[in-house]
Amino acid sequence: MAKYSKIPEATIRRLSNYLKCLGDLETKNEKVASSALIANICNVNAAQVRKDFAYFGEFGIRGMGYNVKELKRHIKEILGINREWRIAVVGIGNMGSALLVYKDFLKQNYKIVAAFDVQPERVIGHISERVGRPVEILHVERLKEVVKARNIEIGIITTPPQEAQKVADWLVDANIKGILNLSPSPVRTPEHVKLRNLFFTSALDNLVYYLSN
Amino acid sequence: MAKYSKIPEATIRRLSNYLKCLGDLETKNEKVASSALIANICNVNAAQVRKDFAYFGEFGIRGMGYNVKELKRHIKEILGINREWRIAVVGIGNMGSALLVYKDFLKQNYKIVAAFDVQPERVIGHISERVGRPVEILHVERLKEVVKARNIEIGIITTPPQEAQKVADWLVDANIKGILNLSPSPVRTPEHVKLRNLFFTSALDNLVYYLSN
DNA sequence: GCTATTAAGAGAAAAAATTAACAAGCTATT
DNA sequence: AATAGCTTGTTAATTTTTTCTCTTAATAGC
Repeated sequence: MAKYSKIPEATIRRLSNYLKCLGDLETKNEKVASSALIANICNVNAAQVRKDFAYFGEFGIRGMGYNVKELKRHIKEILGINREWRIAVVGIGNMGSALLVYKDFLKQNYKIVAAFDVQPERVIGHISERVGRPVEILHVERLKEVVKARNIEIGIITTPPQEAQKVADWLVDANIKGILNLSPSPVRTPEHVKLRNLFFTSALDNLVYYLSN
Repeated sequence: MAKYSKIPEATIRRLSNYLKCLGDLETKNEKVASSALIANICNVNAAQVRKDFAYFGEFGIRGMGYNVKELKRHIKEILGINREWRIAVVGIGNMGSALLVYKDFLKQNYKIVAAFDVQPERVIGHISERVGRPVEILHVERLKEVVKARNIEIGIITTPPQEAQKVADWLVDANIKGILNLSPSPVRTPEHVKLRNLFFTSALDNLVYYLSN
């Protein structure tokens, strides 16, 4: 690992993608996969795949390929998702509710251990209607207290846009380590709190650009 | 525009981001913005901002900066969102419901004109409870017919993962032009149907990597 | 056990993207 | 009308990322 000083951001994005594809391969009971196969599934170059892995170690067997299960484990370790990450969701509208019952999180060791809203009582019927309430909805004024008590490291913002920055500030104040903002309004955090904004419209913008050009 | 033969994919991603930030500036009633200001807000280099725009034309005034409104218009035109894009959402669970009432789409000229589910009757109460039903939920067997009748160009998949590929195939069969897959399972489409997979866990994976390293 | 085949890993080369530097152009002021 | 002060657009330099080529290692068949 001392061999490489800096790992491309794009490599990290691809690792996450490889992981998903390997999950699919595992489902299909494939034991080994060559870089060429992975490349094909993920729409990248085979040399790219090998190089991406090479940043972190030697995970393959020459002449054979990569052991799917083992490679998954390695990637999870690289990404840091080989342990549980405790998450709070703030803003339990439709989007927040969707996350609370989102099974895929668990596969990746993400666990939603708290949910907040300005009107907890409003929410209850809404969620439980279809899936049962997976976690109690708390009033957002308890945010700081509960983040600490439950060792929460990541906050997901699913409020309306006009509340997003305020909630981000609260999360920062609660000593959260990272924030994923799913509201359509970009938020800012101080240097020490990692942030990802994920906008649906951006994904559509991108799609539409390539549809138009 | 003949000056540049190929535009970086990253530039397109950033354009979408600039657009969001410009929207914010507009809200704050800022009339002009320098590349340095935009760069600061979007966490990129000022030269990058200017270069990104330069691929497509000269939108600024030397000594002054960029007119916010005008620049927004230009970017929208570049991305192809200066006209209405008609969208179908397939799978009206929590996530699908969230999209149906997602106000931000309209700002970007995205209009959801159809919604499909395997059990339309199951859905009705679920959505209308909080926002009123914005669009009738149809049985998914009517997909092809309705996509054609309503001139739908984009499909968004919000089904459970095990249905995602099947729905993608249906959308392709219905002559859809582009697909945004929000289900956690990657899908594939033929060359001529543009595809974007958007995974929540990938955003978290990325966040967690930088939290861990 | 040897050989042919396959596929990873390493390093070099090529391509692409970002950043820096600067000339050109606009505005305001005197 | 000339000049000073900014900020863009552009070219050049640098850095980063991707791709190619070649070497090495493992496996399977004979």
